[in-house]
Amino acid sequence: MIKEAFSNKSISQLLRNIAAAQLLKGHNRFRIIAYQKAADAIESLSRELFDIWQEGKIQRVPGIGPGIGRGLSEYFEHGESEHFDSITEGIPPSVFLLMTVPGIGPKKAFKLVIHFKLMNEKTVVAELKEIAKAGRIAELPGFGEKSERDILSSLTVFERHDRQEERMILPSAIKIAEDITTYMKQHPLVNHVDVLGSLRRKVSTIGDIDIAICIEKGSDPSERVGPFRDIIDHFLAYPGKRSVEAAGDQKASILAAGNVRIDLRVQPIATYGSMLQYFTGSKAHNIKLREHALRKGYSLSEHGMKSLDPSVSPQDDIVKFSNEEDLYSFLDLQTPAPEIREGTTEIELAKKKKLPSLIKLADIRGDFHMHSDYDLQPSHDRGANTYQEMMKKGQELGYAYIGFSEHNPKQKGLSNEDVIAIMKKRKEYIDTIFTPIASNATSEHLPYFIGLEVDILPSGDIALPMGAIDYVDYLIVSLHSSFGMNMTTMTNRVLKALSQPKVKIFGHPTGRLLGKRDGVDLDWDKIFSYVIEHNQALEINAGPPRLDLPDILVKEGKEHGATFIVNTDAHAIEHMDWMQHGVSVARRGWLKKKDVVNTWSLEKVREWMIG
DNA sequence: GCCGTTTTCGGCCCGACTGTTTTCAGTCG
Repeated sequence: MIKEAFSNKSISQLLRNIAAAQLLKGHNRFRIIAYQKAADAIESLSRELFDIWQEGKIQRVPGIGPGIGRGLSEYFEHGESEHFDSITEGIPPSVFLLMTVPGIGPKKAFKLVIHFKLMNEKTVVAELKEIAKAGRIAELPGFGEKSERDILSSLTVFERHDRQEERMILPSAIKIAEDITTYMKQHPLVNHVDVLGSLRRKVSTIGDIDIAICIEKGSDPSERVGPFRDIIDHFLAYPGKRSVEAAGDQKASILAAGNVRIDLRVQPIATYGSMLQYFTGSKAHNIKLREHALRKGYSLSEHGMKSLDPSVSPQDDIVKFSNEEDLYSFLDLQTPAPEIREGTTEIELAKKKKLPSLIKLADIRGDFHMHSDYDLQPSHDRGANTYQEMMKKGQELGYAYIGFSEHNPKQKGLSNEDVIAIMKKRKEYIDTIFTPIASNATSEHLPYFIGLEVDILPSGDIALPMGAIDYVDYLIVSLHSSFGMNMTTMTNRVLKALSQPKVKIFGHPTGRLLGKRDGVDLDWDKIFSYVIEHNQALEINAGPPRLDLPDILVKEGKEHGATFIVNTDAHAIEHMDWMQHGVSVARRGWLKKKDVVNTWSLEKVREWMIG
């Protein structure tokens, strides 16, 4: 595990601080932007910058050139950089802390810190609160009473949250978005409502919710104000609203329960394609797209495209797009799926018309990680439904096959012989209620596989006696305990488990629980190489609290050539509907149908399982 | 300080909202 100060998050924060320092010192504006861009790039890297630096490839990261590259090398080598330090020299650290409070940027932070002599970063927030309460901020030039109140409330929220980024898991965000969507549709002027931003890109955790409203009227700017204002007012009257953050004629933001920020924008039909594109983001994607447009001689905004050549069209004449495809094709680009609009290489590939055709939910033909209520004295929680109920649900989902995988029998109180007997009995039971796959393809149930999810013990052994594997077709091995090991030990532990016979799937590989527990430290290069060599699959666990592997590691694994399997880890038949979330992760990892085992034909899956 | 489908020099994404201002700077997404 690399030092915290060298993590991508810390490095990008360092570069942002340097950018702010330059802003305060009046340096060249584009040099400032360069540092911010480098920070953005590092934040969205799929690997640790430190590792990339160790390989001597730091300047291959887009946004990092000779200057910043040299500073970072110095920093990684010595723990500090004279060059960086000389830029931030004279700026109290409390400025950088205060900047992270919403509504306070570098300039306001600097003014406040200098004027009130708030040099201690540990006490700056508390001290400034007292100053605001005493009414002294309003006396500063450039600040007024309203700013003072806003700063006080921002500081209060900031203190409470203790700088913790509050992000929701996908289904919570979907629920909130559905409520507000239903509400907005009640307004007669609303043509349709779209949920955009990170929700549309299917990011695993969601910060805020972005809603776009399309209305029939308003194509002519003169008829805009009335209807737009009506929609905004309707939005501001949303019953779930806690407070209004901002409200103008075209956009507004509110905070709903749990301090969830909801941003809304309104556009007429004629320019709605631009709106969809812009508001879907990501920010990095939009910047790259606009740079591409500039090179083609157009300035792109959420309202349309302006030619930069005055002879081509009059100044205010903009090309409008009612849908996204027209917009991208106007720029001679393929339309990238929202899930991959992260500003990595998608625009480059869209230019060459070489975007991959991503896996779809409809490609999925089975689920190999499901827990029934069958009592094999399991080590963890049993499921809620019978094998028959799960089979029926699989049929309803249109699957071609299915795999059962309860947790292994508990270790305490059972001898190896007991466990083997339990496993034998389970197989006989399943084979009694269903006809074995080999004998009858036209029976009323799906072909099935008998699997088991087995704990990886701290030693790397698996929690199943060898004699028991005669009664399964495949094993999923998963980490359920001792998450705190160092990378080397943990990697060896996992590799040892993967080397056991019949192990085909590495279940929820990082063990993360979104917002609750970070994933384990593994040497992913080694894991990827191992599973590729041994014809095993990395699970993309579609359970919303997990979504594990994370999309970034899926993409990295795919680049290595790994194979994946998307499973729901259902503990009840309703959970089998989670598959869509796993497919979203797969798409964000740029997977095609062929990369995912449970899109394959029954024959191919069978071959994979035996081979 | 970075970067290249016209460029190794001369550009750099774009607009909305807010508060404190008499025309704009700061902040945000």
